[in-house]
Amino acid sequence: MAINLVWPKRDLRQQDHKPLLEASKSGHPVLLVYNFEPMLFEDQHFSDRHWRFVWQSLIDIKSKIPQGALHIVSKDAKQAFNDIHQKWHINALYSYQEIGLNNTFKRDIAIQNWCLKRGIQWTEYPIGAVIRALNSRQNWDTHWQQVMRSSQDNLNLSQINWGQIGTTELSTFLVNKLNEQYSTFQQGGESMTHKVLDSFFQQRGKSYAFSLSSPSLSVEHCSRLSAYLAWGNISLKQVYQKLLSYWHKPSWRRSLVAFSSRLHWHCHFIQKFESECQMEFYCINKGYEALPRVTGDEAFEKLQAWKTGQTGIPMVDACMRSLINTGYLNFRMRAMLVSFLTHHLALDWRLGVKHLASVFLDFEPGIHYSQFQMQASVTGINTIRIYNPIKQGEEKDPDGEFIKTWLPELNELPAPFFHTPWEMTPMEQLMYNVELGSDYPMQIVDIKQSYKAAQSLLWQWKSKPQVKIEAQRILAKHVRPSTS
DNA sequence: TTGAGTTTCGC
DNA sequence: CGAAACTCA
Repeated sequence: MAINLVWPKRDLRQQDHKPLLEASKSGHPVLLVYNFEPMLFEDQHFSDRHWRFVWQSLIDIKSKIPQGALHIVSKDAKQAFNDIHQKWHINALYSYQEIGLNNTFKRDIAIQNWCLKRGIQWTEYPIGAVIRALNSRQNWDTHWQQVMRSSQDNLNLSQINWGQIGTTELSTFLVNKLNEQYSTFQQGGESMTHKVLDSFFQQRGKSYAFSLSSPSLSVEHCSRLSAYLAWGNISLKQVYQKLLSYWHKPSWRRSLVAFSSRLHWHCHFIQKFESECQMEFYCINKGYEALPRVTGDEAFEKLQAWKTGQTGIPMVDACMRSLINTGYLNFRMRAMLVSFLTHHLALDWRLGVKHLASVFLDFEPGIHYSQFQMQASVTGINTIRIYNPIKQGEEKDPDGEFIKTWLPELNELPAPFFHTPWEMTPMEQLMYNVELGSDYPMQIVDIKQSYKAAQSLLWQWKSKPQVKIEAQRILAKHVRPSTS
């Protein structure tokens, strides 16, 4: 008996799932197949933190469907499909259109050819409001509203005619080990997703607008849905419709409006990447390929300091170390980390882009590359934003609570030294028992100088003819014709 | 979603 | 006179 294969890629939820719904309609038994590789980058293994999150999602699904309805493979999809096809014969394949990196794109082309040769129909459904091969944003907003307000693909997992032939070997030992090692990370899976979602709209989100730019407040008062969205534990439509159901909650107005605009951005940036996927490798504005950058040993050393949270600028280091330890950082501080890398350290954005991708638990290719390039100011269409990490620290962490949480070596320092330890005299270093260069690094750049240098270079570069011509092209393709 | 400098507002 | 708004890079 031929089976219908549902290959959800990164979309692991149990509701509002078009491929599952359609696959279950035709009468053939349905088999859910999940393969791990490739997920991140070709030169980087699927990281443990992401693996753990996905694993938890799979356990969640597994508990809701019959034994053998989920088939987990660790080798590449084509080989896995070959095996399945030989054993059970695949009637049709159902997926979402993944907006992913070049490696998953190449994988999908191989799968497409594989299907063609065997006469297997592969249907891929759009994710959210993202449109494949889109060249203009005319009417895109209307489309977004239509998609987000349309009814959800509700399905009842227990009513599906499941094929019961798959193999899932869930190693409890490994799961426990991973849980232990990453206890500070968010838990994956659909049950967790809905707990997090409900707590946001019932309580945590009330001060969203006020808290979102603070590295400490955001941990609780931001939605924390990004990882669940990235790994498909929930669809954007589900989140948006939940938001609408709370829309008139008294005294939540500001926060709900702010949250709503961020949900719009989500698809917008993924759409940008879909329409311009070379962004993974090149500046969207080619005029910036020749931008002078620090290279060689100096670049390597500065990059290492940035990656490990050892730059000697407390706010930068605290953000990086917090991110490495929890997989999460609020949007504003992420922007500051990128700004520091590309503006203050004057390093090529490509040197840091994979590092953040692999530590963000919520890594979403389209958002990541669009945001990284925008913050690196290599688009030519956005205003140049050079963050001052000292100022950000003074504003967002006036008491040094966040800094001291992640940089315990600065615990004894009073204001203003936990923001600017390099200003301590040798005597002060002695009295506070913090020796710069051994207990905590000396700052690797002078923020005032690097700010000035970046400022003059970037504004000058932005006015170059080649940058301007490219900017026109980008605006025409990615921005709504009616505005700007 | 920037920062620094300048101007205007409002008490 | 300080805070908010505005402007330019």
